[in-house]
Amino acid sequence: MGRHSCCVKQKLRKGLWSPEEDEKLFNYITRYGVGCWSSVPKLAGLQRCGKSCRLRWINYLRPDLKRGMFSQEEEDLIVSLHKVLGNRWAQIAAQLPGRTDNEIKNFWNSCLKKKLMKQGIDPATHQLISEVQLIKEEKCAENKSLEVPQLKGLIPAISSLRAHEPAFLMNDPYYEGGTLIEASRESADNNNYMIRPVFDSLPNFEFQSGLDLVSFNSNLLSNYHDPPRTMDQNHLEMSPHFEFSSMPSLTNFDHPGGTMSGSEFSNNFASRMSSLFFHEAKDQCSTNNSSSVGGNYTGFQMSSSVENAAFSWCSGENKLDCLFQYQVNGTSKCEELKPQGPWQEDQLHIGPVNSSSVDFGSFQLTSPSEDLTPPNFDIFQQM
DNA sequence: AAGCTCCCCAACCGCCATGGA
DNA sequence: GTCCATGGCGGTTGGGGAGCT
Repeated sequence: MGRHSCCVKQKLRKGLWSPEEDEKLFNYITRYGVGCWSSVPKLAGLQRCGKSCRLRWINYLRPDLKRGMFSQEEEDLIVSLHKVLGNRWAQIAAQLPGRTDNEIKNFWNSCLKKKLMKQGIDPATHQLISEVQLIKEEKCAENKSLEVPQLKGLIPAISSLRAHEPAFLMNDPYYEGGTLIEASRESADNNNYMIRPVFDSLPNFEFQSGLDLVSFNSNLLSNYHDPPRTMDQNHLEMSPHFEFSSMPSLTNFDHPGGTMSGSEFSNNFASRMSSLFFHEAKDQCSTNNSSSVGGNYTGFQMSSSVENAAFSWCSGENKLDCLFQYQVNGTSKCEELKPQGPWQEDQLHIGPVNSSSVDFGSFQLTSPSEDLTPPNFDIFQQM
């Protein structure tokens, strides 16, 4: 028992964070970026342990946090993910951009659990409580008869529980091995539930046309709603605009306690970008499944010297492609955007944010045209 | 108004994994 | 291989606001 080793050495503050502390931490991270958390309190002038600073940043100060109530889609997604992942909040949170594991955990414990209970669903097993009761009684009877405990009664229940397991979970080592897992894999395949995460898979994100997590989820969840709800793919409560707070983005990689690695930053960047793509992609998918380039302009402009430049995406062949359209000397051109191998610090930077744009970073073209020296294009969303 | 209870949620705690010395 | 620092995660706690008596 006791405080963390990082807290033992010094008399450190605990409890709620004051606005002054928040300001100090925010200013520090904004200026120097996320590096070595253990050195942050000292360098930021805080009487807190590094862990506490990290938590405060992740759960509260981070600029890309979504605030406010959970939407119905988010709620449904949490329930469906919990069904297959259990209390693995971090993994659930990874599928909900802008939400933290802590937030989801609290939401689950305070609201969703009760909601499910009201509907007669056991929140632990996601089965009807009467069925759970039955299984318990079955177990009791087996124990009473002093036989070696059998799981026969449980296996069909668990199999049905996992029948709708999203395919992307198949890559999870947690799900490897065992006949039960294989059964669920087959079941998932047979039910055409193949889907891949599109949230954090940039730059190699892929998805199956016509399917998204929300619509998939609505199928999965139909048994939770009485009467069963229908989900119209064209009706999405999630905002198509990826929102940031007014807080500035990180601008500097120089860090007194160490520098931020490209991968650290690109992870964050990828999450933000792919989240943006996802929301835009859903809208595009619902109206246009063609793979043509022309009609898929999303409204993202490129700040560069190139004329009439536009950043767009198109779907086709189970892939989501990032395209950069521009004009040089009056001739329209189109390039596929890809990072050149792993993100490098000199490839990726977050630029200053002004009142009219949110900056998402920069790309380089992989196959530059002969008549165009590829600049570093800054991508931003018009506000 | 005061006291009490409930419960939400921010923050803490302990454990574990990982990487470097 | 061992030790240590650090980060990440899930479970838990308790401060404080809301609602009730």
